[in-house]
Amino acid sequence: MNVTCGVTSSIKWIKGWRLRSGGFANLCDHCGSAYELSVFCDTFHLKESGWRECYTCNKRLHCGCIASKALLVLADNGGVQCISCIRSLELSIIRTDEKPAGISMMPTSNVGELQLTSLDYKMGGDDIGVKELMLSNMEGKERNNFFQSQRDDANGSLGQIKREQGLPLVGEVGSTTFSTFNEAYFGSTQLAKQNNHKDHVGGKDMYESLAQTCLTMTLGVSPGATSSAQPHASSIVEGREQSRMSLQQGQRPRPRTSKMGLGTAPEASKDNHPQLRVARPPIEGRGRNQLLPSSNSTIVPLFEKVLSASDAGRIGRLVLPKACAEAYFPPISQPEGLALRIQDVKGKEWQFQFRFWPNNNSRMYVLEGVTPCIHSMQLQAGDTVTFSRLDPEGKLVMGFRKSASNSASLKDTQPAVSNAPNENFFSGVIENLPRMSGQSGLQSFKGSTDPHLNVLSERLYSADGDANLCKVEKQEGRLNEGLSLQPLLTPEKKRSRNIGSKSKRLLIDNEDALELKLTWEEAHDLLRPPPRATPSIVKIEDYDFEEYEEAPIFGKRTIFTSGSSGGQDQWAQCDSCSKWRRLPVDVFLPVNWTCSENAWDSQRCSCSVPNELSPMELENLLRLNMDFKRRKVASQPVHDHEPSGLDALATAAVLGDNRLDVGTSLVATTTKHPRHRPGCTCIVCIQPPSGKGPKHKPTCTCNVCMTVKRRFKTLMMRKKKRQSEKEAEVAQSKNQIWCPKDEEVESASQSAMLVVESSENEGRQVNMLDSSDQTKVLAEKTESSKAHLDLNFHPEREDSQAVSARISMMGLLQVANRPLETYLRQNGLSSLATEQQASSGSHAPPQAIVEGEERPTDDGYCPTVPPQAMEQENEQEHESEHEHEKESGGDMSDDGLDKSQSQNEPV
DNA sequence: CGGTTGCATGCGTAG
DNA sequence: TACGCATGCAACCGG
Repeated sequence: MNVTCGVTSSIKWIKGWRLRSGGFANLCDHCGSAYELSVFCDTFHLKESGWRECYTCNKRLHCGCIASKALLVLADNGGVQCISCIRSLELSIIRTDEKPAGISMMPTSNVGELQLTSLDYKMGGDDIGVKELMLSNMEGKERNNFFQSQRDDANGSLGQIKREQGLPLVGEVGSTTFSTFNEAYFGSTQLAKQNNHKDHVGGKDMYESLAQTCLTMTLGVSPGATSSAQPHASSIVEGREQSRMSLQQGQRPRPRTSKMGLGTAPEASKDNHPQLRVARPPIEGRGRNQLLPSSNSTIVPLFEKVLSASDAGRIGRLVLPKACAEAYFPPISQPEGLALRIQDVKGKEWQFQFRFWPNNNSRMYVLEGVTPCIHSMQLQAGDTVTFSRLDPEGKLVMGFRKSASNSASLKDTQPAVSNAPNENFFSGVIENLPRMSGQSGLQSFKGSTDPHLNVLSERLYSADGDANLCKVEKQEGRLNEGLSLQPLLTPEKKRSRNIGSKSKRLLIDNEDALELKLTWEEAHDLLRPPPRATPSIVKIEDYDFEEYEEAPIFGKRTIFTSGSSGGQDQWAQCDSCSKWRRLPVDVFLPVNWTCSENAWDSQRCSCSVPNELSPMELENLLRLNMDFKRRKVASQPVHDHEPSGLDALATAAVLGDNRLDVGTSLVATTTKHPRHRPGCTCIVCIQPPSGKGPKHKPTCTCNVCMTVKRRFKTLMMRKKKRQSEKEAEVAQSKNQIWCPKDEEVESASQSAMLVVESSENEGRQVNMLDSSDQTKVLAEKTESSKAHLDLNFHPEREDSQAVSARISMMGLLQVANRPLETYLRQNGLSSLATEQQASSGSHAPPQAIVEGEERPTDDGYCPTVPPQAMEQENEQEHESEHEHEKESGGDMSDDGLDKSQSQNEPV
């Protein structure tokens, strides 16, 4: 019994959902980042198995400059430019604006669009510099408008849709958020419609309170300005004053509010000086919006708190960072506070009392009644609880993260495969988002004050901690392209001082990151097409693609297996009795599922019925599944630079929902429209926005479809040509001693085998190639890249892009076929090869092919990029290419899932 | 008497 | 020096 990817449909199941409501919901198969393609990006990147191409990690796109992937920005014209190019362009635009107006007011949305989208979703930490520059040109209301715009933008396609429609910007988000807030409900917005009012009194209060707060605090902003927007906005302003800090709680933003006089009632202060008690979004709390895969919602990481002994104690009081409490929780004027409903990662809603104690002249905010929740999560002192908000619902979500030690012990005690993968999902998602958004990470270990993490950190960095600074400085050198990063760097240095301090803030080290990555993978596995959603089948050439109009939803994680007979099964674990039940492969299960709902096996529709599998078989199943996933994950490079969750969050927060990076990357971004301008004729722009244009039918002859078809046709022709060449070669080789003449096939084979082997030998595969091999591989990949189907390419850069070797459907198909193909060829020639080997030691390619059959091929395409490699600064372009190629391996790694699909299914 | 609640104290950090 | 936060501790409450 082999564990499979579960894709059995003859129609490729596309893990991409086209949202009529606006854009796409998707997870990047490359890096796992959740990303959203706004309505403007109503295009799809056809790859072997569907449309997906993460703008975040698509390293292949580059403008020719020496730029790491983190510095790439989708350009207006549909191509990609490096950040320096974009920046210079933006700055010139900004500076030529003699009379700056709020961005939202700008007559041409281009500018705003340019600034917002690029800055918000593509740039790294250095864009804070750009932002500041922009801010410096704006005053008061304009800034607010800017922030409003920004927030609007951050809200995803919604804002963009409205902007595009020419509706007033200011207040839109507020009204939108307001209207949806009360309908808050965890999960899909559909579900949000249920019990909304009665179940979310707290949320309602919160929102209203927030709204009030914002009304009083915002300067010149329309009353409709959303509460959620304002804190962020203000935080950005303050972010200028407050150097960027770690996003951990405790890295206090030092609001420096006006000191409240003794005897001054907080309420009075608030009333008289709203800003005194106004939500001050701690810069650390604001993470970029993240798309919640289950719906069109986005997860907005707010803040997190490392549990102190007191917090985790029996008292049941969780001390909240003041700034966070004031920023993200409803303002409270009475010490009694109010009840807050917060949903945990399991979906259970908890009600806490959010209140404060007068403390000196300040307040001390606490959440009371957290003991049950803490216990439910099995949290201890040192663990971290995270608070996030689901937008647009506005629902508060509480996640958690175990400390390294706790998680380690947890791992030891938990089954390899949990039947409740969603248990950690949100925590995983929330924590992963920032991490994944960052590829390089000068923050990975820096600032970690967690004893456990520091140990590792100290191992990896010089004992004196200079490594951090050096790294930062290096970053500075690379990024300081006309913009001072000092504001960013200083905090880094400061943060390093936190190490060893009393702070218990945690950062995620690589180990955690890997673990979280697994969690993310699990999360990915949970995605299912909406049960009642009928996909429209888009047939392009001979390939069928499912197009969904609704966001994916969470389904119960199941395990797919393929028996020796070829039949496939799906196994699901009962949430009640934990028994595993066999189900048809095409069955979709809700997150919570029990035996009683097993309508497919009348004999096992009760928890009382024993497991169908013997303990041994079950163990084997779980083990295989775990192995399967591990291999899949392992095949993805884990960049040691990836900012740890907290740091990344911090960065994201500091940079205003948008940037993370510091030149580093960043991360998990909710990709926005790549700033195409009116008149742009790129494939992105010519396609009507989601939900607005006619649906593409197989017979559709619109430009987009025609372009797609044309390109696809070209690809298919190339594929056929190659196939015929291969066939010819195989035929020839059967008649002759194998001595490949076709360099391409040769290299392809090597490449495939290399990849396969690399997955088997994680971490050392790259080194296994000698330079010539690498050259071949590169050449091969480049070759296949020429056939890629890229719907977002820059027409003028087609050539360069082709060279940039983007993964193509063709390439994927080819590569996917290679292991088996090579295997067969090898087998067919084994005797010959043996003979030849005996005499000349020949080409017999290294083993490993067999592995290709059993293991998901995706493993094979992800040569792990050594951390060192990722740290290369000032890499030359050709080096970049190498990186890109390596990345391409990574890119393909996930597609391996699809490749395995293609091996399992007739497509 | 044990648990809860509210406040006070002291330490660490940032300005 | 101001501030935030962890925690101590006394007052209060209820069984």
